[in-house]
Amino acid sequence: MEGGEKTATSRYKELMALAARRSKTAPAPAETLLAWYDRHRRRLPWRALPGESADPYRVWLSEIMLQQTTVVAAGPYFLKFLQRFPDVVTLAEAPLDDVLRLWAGLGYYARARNLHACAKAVAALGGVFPDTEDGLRALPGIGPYTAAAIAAIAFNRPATIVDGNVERVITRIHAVEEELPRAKPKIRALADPLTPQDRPGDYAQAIMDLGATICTPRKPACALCPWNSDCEAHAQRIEESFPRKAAKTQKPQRHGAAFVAMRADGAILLRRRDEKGLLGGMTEIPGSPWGEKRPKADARTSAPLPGEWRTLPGTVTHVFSHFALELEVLTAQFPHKTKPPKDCWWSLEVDAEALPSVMRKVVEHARR
DNA sequence: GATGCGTGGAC
DNA sequence: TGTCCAAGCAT
Repeated sequence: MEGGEKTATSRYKELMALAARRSKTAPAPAETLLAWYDRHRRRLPWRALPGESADPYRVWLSEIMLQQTTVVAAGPYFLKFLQRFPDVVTLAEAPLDDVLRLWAGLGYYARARNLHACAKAVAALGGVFPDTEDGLRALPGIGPYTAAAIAAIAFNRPATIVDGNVERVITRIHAVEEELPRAKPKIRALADPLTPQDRPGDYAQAIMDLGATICTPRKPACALCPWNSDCEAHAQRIEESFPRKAAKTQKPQRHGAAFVAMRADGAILLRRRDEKGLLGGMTEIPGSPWGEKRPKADARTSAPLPGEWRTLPGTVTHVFSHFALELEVLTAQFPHKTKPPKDCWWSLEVDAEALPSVMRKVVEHARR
């Protein structure tokens, strides 16, 4: 049919024009980014050197630690874990408490519990990580992003990662007006076709490096960006306004009291928190429940031991992901023979315990 | 889809 | 000083 021929001809012309543009003026986007990556890639402890193959265990360990966490914060923890648990089977065979002690201070402690559960699952598979997104996705603590990252980086599979960096890069390039998280399907659709069949692992790391070092949340270095000529937000000089996000609501304030019981030999009374919820499975200084009002003068009725409790001047403040906390700190001295209450123990090496940051602040406050 | 879940650094 | 944020996941 005539109409069909016309359509085919115009399609052919479009394809030829596209090919001409690509070959004569601009390489495919992934090639441009990979060429930049080959010159500017970051050297990170968990990364293989150019030409070397990545160790799936190190890739997995680093990806879990890097969830919602900066490279600077995760770095020392990664090295500590690698030294103590050189492979996934060693990690699987360690007690959970050892893992939590080493993770203490890094935050989001469900990651540590899931890390241990995941290590056990992989150990049950012979110590070999699945090499597909679906296989990885089925493991504890591994979601869509992490599954794609491990598949791409450790196994060089053409999986498309979409993390905060990619969301920022993509929404800027296309000036995506839709707010997060509603924009996620659109971002995914825009990111998918960019993933190359050649060097997908390097491409995944390249686009994250681009987001982390060039396409930063504030003051992006657009002059140095390999994609600047394709970026709609840059063309309009409105880079920093992407990605669009709804304003955040204010964090509620909570209050409580913490009881630092000090034994004559310097030991401090500790207990273990419930496995679930905030700081799940971590160690804490015994305290009152946390509520909306300041503890009353008789807060000491909830002390773990009867004693001469005195309230210290000042308070400990700490900001969690979804509320702010102010703690009164009370201390009391106890004889060396004092027995710990149920579910508590005396500790002489507080530094080695699985104490989250907020509890380390409490100990520090009591010692001064 | 909205909510719960840490921490420390940058501005 | 307060705000935002940094390679998300589980429910």
